[in-house]
Amino acid sequence: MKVPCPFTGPRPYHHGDLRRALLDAATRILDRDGQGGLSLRAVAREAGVSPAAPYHHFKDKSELMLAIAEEGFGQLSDYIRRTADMTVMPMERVAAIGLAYVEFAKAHPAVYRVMYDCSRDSDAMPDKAHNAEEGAYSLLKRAMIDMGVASPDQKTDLELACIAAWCAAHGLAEMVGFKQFDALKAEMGGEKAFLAGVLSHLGMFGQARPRA
Amino acid sequence: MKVPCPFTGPRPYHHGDLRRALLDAATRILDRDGQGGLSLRAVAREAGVSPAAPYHHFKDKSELMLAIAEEGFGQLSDYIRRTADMTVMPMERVAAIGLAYVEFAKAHPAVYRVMYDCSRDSDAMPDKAHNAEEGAYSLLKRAMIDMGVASPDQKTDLELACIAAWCAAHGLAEMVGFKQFDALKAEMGGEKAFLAGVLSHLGMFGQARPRA
DNA sequence: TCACGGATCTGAACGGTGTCAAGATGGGGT
DNA sequence: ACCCCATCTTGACACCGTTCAGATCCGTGA
Repeated sequence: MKVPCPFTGPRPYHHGDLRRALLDAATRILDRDGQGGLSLRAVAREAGVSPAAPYHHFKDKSELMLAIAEEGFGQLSDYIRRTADMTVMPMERVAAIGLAYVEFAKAHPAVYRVMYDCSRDSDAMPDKAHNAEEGAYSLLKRAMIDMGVASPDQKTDLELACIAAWCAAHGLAEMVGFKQFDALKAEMGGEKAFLAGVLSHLGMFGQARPRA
Repeated sequence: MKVPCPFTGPRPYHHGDLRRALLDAATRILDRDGQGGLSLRAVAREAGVSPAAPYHHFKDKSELMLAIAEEGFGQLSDYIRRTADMTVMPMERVAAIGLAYVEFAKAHPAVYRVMYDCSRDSDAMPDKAHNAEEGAYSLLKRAMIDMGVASPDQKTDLELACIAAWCAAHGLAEMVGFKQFDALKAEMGGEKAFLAGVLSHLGMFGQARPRA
């Protein structure tokens, strides 16, 4: 399969890696126009291809979204892993993981929305995405154990604590962009301070401090 | 305007109170088919009226959804108010408010989703819905003050604590239905215990106890 | 080297959706 | 009694997801 050259006139009949191009186009559209602008036809248009072309790479529109979610969970997981690796103290590590989660959602709100929609009916989630999600979750769990929220042999309570952290992070991730908070953010001198302040009231995230 | 009688043959040309009927039809569809089934045409169909009829009562589809959100915030606000009135102890009251919030979202997930979508770009939110939202929020704030999380003169910190509670409740409300948690719920002997357990890890909701 | 099979892409079509303009209908104020 | 205008219908347009028959081209085997 030859690599298509953008200089030799029009795009060749066979694209080369349309699946990749479609995913890129989709995330571009999500970041630019939000979830409302994401239509299969728009993705095809953005990739410069006919409306039916995506069906040779994705069974459905929902399968495209699943693939987007998969990539999103991968990136989120990587970001959380890098963040966790950089932070030694357990308390700060939990807080840093929470902050990283929120930062990702703030940077790509529409992609995060797609990810959430997909993980809601987890039956359809592809294994790779599910594994990425699990990977991030296990990082959180490890940090929580190190922090001493619950001992590993109190399995139920530990699980509850992690779920609580996950829910709180999700809620904050979805609401951090609310315009209702703009005044308070300004008064506090920036979103970082605002985030740290909110997290400081959320149990396990108590050690959150704004970064330099 | 005569009250239409369902026995005198077909529906009269003029409906009587189509706006009301459309809102009822919409919430019925949301509870039955979820957010994906909510189309203007489906709402009109459910109300037994032509596809263009709704445009005489709502400028847009988005305005229909705003009206649904308005009603939803009203109901949620009422429910929280009744719950708060029934609970005297400040700590239990905060926990009860959180539980009520989550219960509402669990009972009408699709409606809650529409409410959230609307309050995200708050510019478009009609005053009535905004007031209902503010009403519920002020009940929370009052309970938090009574609880002693922050004194009323530390305005910023109080606000942060309330926002933290709101975010946590929102996150839990959206995730409580996740299938990923089914095993843990079963192990704990029901969703109530699960909810109480999660809330007990969330700072200000620490006093949450399952109800009788 | 060359023909062929199968993967990939196109074009046209179907039903569904939001939205609008023009016309039909009938209740309430003059 | 009449007419006005809010209400509802019909029909149309563009866009959407999806399917299918046909065009195109790549790798493979003879």
